[in-house]
Amino acid sequence: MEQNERSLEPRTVAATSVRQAALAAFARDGYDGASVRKIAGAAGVSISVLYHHYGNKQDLLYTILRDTTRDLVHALERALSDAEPTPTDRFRAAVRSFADFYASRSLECRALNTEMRCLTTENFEHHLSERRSLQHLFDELIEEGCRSGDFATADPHLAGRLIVVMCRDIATWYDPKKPQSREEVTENYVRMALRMVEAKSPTGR
Amino acid sequence: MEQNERSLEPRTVAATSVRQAALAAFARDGYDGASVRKIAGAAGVSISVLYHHYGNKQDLLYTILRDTTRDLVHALERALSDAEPTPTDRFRAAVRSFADFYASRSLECRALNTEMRCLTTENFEHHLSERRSLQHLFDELIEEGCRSGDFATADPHLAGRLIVVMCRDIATWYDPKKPQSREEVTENYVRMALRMVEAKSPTGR
DNA sequence: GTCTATACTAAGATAGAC
DNA sequence: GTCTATCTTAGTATAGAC
Repeated sequence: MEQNERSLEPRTVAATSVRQAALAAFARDGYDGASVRKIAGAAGVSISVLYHHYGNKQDLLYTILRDTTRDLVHALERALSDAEPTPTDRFRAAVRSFADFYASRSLECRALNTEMRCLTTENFEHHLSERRSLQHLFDELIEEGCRSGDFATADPHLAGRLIVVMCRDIATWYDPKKPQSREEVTENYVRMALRMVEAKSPTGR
Repeated sequence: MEQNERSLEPRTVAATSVRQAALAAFARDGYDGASVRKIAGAAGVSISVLYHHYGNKQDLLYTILRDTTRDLVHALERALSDAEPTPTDRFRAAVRSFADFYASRSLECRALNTEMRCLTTENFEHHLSERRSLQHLFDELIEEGCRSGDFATADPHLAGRLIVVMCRDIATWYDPKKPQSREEVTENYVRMALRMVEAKSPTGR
């Protein structure tokens, strides 16, 4: 928790493999269902090595979820700053980036979706506020479109919530190994999102 | 597993309070995060009493999820058989019933959403097939509407999946104690679902 | 059908040598 | 920085008396 920014990435191969093994275990068995012993075993290191790199099991979860959230926010910010400044384009860029993140990093996002509640109170609150500001961002984008007349939905808040929810769901089923391309998936989601806000000219002007 | 139909409902007050306490614990802490000790404590009975009524912890989860799924399916069947036989009416009735179930029994549905994976292989497979047939039912209703020309969506399968996903999500936030009425929530979801399948005359023919 | 007591296992975490 | 050995707690589940 007192780590500086530079220490966000694991620096040794042992730390990296522990982290990957923990992620796989959390995503598959859940935080409480995964054991430190098995994580160490899967990573090919002893329990001592695990505890050398991460203070405890909770640290491992916290680190993974924190970095995932950070990357998600960064991806969204980048997408928005690259987008044309019209409401429709900004909205489309946000949904595309959001959906793509849940597909491209489905394992981490699956953990994010389901294991957030296993964070200690303080870590949990922090994550909840990140989540709320992400939701708020989508709500704002939609309201912006409603004000400008590009969107016509009568319930921007519901649309915002449901768009976030449906993107999160991608992590539960998307398998990078399967044929369906990420671009195809995300474009379908963008189309559906535009429909949900009742965009006037879905093709974008 | 060999219980007959009549034994689906717990018959003693002890069994009932154990079941309620287990449900609350599973929904709050997850299956692996909840302990038999605490469940028994919350139910106000000893561990022995718990084990007298339920063979083990897994039984408790299985029973809760099985009964919830059974009720969900029954509610849906009833809604469909009561609906006018037009595609739009049938679809609307299904979404309304589905959404309403996730709101009215949010605690059980929360457990259903997140703790399914903690079922043993056999129980899990059974639940998965129930889930798939529910999904299939929605897909069918949408395709029916597309064939009749009532719906215009180009991707019925995506719409079906997302409608199911968004209804499931209700269980994660709906609080029966809060002011927003269930009818209001479900009607909003029905409206959104009609938009997602691109229903021609959302007001119903 | 409920109690007390306890068996047994696995969990998270640490100590201290090298 | 890694190892072996171990501490401590908590978990699920059972035995056997009443």
